[in-house]
Amino acid sequence: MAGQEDRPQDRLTRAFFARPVLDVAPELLGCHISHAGVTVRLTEVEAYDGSNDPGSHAFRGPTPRTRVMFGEPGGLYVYFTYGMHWCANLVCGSAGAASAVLMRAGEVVEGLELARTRRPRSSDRDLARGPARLAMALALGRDQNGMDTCATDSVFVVRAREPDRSSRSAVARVRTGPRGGVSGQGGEEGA
DNA sequence: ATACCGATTGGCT
DNA sequence: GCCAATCGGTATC
Repeated sequence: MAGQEDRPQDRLTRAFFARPVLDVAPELLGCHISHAGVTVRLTEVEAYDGSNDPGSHAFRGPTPRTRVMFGEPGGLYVYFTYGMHWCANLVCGSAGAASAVLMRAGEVVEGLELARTRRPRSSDRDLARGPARLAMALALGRDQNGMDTCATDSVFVVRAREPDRSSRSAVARVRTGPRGGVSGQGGEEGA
């Protein structure tokens, strides 16, 4: 099999992200994202379908804040909310689609001590449990908005291990739901 | 220029 | 379970 020979590990490429967000999101479960000395294994993600999704920041068209979402897939969209929290998304679909996957939760698999430093009052279990917590553990904030996870060594996502066919692995339990009502919060994909 | 509100979290009842 | 914290973005006047 002639595969790529020199992949850092199994880093997700732009082509991976450049597909419909509803296809990409489930595949992100179990993947590892690394930044600033900490690696997190994604256990819960949520897809936002750009201009088609009333719940998306991109629903009403591009703005200064959402410009990254309208950019290249593989980009990192980090936004500030509630006056104190940062949350991070991976941009998906073709450029201009403005779809993205919010990283809702994960487990720290590397850089535990560093992560503890960043979230001193948290139990190990909750270090990256929640979108703002995950961003904090990974030190993702204003300065990381717009970074290209496919092109820089600072931030990158590594493919999940081949799912175990025999036993139910983390990737097996995927809850998918199209967003029901405009006000509802459906559209979750988690493990 | 001003007003409303949010893709949340942590602490308290 | 409920609620305050805290401020940038977006819409509106």
